[in-house]
Amino acid sequence: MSQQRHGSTPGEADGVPAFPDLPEATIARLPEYLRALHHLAETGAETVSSEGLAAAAGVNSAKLRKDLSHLGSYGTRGVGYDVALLVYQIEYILGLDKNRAVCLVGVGNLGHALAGYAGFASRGFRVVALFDADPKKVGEEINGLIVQHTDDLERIAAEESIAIGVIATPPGTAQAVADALIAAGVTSILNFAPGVLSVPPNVDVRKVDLAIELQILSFHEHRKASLTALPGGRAAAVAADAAPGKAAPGNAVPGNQEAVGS
Amino acid sequence: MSQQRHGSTPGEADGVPAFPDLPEATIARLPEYLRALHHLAETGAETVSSEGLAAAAGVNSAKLRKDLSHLGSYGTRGVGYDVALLVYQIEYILGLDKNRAVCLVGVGNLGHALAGYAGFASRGFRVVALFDADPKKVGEEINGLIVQHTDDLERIAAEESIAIGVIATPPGTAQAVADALIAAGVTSILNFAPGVLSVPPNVDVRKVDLAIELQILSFHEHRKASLTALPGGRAAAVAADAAPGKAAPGNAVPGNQEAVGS
DNA sequence: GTATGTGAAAAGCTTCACAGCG
DNA sequence: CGCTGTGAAGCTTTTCACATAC
Repeated sequence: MSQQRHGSTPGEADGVPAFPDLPEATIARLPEYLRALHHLAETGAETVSSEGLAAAAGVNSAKLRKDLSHLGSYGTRGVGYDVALLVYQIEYILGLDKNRAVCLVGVGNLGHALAGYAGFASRGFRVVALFDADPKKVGEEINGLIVQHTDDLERIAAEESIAIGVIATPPGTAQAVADALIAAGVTSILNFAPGVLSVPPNVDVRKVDLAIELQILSFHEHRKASLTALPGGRAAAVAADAAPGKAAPGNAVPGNQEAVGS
Repeated sequence: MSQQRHGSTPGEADGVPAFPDLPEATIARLPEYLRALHHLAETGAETVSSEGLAAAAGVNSAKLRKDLSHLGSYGTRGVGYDVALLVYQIEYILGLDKNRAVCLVGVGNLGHALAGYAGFASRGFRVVALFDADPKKVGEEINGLIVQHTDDLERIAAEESIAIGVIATPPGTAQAVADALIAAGVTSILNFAPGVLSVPPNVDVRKVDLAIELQILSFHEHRKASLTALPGGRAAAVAADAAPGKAAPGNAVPGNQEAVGS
C-alpha cells in the first residue's frame, strides 16, 4: 500500500492514468459514498456539498473531503461536487466498470441466499458459477445457475476467468476451497467461513463473520449494562449520556456502521 | 465511545469488577481469539503461547499480547496462557455468558438464511423472534419459529426483552424497523440493509454490506491489474512484489481478514 | 460569500525491543 | 532460558482550521 507517489509520478507520463494509492480506510468508505451518490442522483440532485454527501454516507465532512481529495480535485469551491462526475470517478477507481465474474462455493443456508442476492448483480458483479461438495446439491438450479461439484472448481474457475471467489462453506473445507481458487488464478476472496485463511501475499482476502459481529455487539451491551447497573444509581445516568457533543445522527460503534471491513 | 475513563476509577472500589475500557480495535479481535482458543481447547491444548495463539488467529504476537494485556494479566511468563482461563475471561468480557435474545427482521433471501444460521445459536445467541412485513410470509415456520408481522415488532420485542435486533429488510424499510426496535428498548443493531441508520447515541449499530465487501475487493483487483498491465513491463514486476517485508502468511487486505468491523 | 482542498495537530493503533518474571 | 507484559517509537487515520478558489 505505498507503491507510487503521484505528483513526482515516475514512468507513465502519458496515456495511462497513474493509479493513486489510497489509504485503506478511504477505500473502504468509497463504496458507501457511491451508494449515497446513486441515491442522490435518483432524487435529481446534480451537485452536492461535502456536508450533504457526508451526512448521506454517515461520516463527517472533513473526512469526506480528505477522502475525495485523494482521488483528485473533482469539486468546485463555493459549489460542491458534481454528482455524475463523482459517481464516474469512484466507479472507475473501484474498477466497477469491469463487470467482474464471481463464483460462489458452498450452497448451504447462507450460500443459497448469497446466490440470489440482488445486491451483487446490481453492482457490476456477475455470479457465473456455483459449487458445492455435496452430491445431493450438485445439479440443483439456483437463480438460473446449475450447482457444480467442487472437484471441478479449479478447472471451471480458470476457464471462466473468475475474478472473485466467495466462500460460504463450513469452516473445515474453507482452506481447501481457497487453495483451489488460488490455483485457478483467483486473487480476491470473500470468506464467510469462520477461521483464518492462509494465502499468498498477492491474494486479497476479506472476511465476514456474522457471529463475530454479534459478539462485538454483545460486548457493547455488556458494557452499557455494567455502567447502568452501577450501585449508587447516579453513575448510570452520567455514563448513559456522557459525551455531550456527540449526539450526532446515525452512528455509534465507531469502527463500523460505514465501512465494515475494518 | 468514550464514556468512562478508568484509572482514576470513580466509585466501585469493591465487589463489581470495574469494566476495563478496551480499544475498539482490540474488542473486534477478541471474538477471533476466542474462536481460535475454542479450537485449541478441542485439540486438547491446555496452554498456548502468544506466538501460537497469534498464528491461529491470524495476527502478530505483539498485537495479541497487547490486546490480552488490556484484559489483565492472565499469562504465565516462560509458559504461555492457560487456554481455559482465557476462554472464560474473554467470554466474560464479551458478555457471552448472558445468552442474549436476538430477533431478526426481514425473512427474505438473506434473512431466511440468517434465521437458520447455526453460528448464532452456538455462540450464546438465541434467535427468539422473526418478523416480516409481507403477509404472505407471516405464519411461515422457520427453524421452529413462526414469522410474525412487523406491526407487532415493537410490542413483542419489548415483551421478550430482545437485546440485539438484526435487520435484513430491503433498504427502504430499514430505518422504520430500527426506530421500532429502539422504541422497544433494543440498544444493539446488526444491519444488513444498505444505507445509513440514524440512531440515538446510546444505540450501537454494526453494518454488514455484502456488496461493499465485493467492491473493496474489486478495487484491489483493479489495482493489481493496473500494476501488472503496465506498458514497459518492468514496472509491473517491481510493483507486483514491492513491500518486501510483507510476504507474511495468511493475510492481505490489511483492515480485514481478522476483524471485519471495520 | 461559500465550500473545497490541505497543511498541521491530535488521536488511535501497531510494531519494536527489552525488562522482568517464572 | 523462554515468554509475557509494556514503555517508547512509528505509522495510520481522524480532526481541526484556514488559505484558496470559484
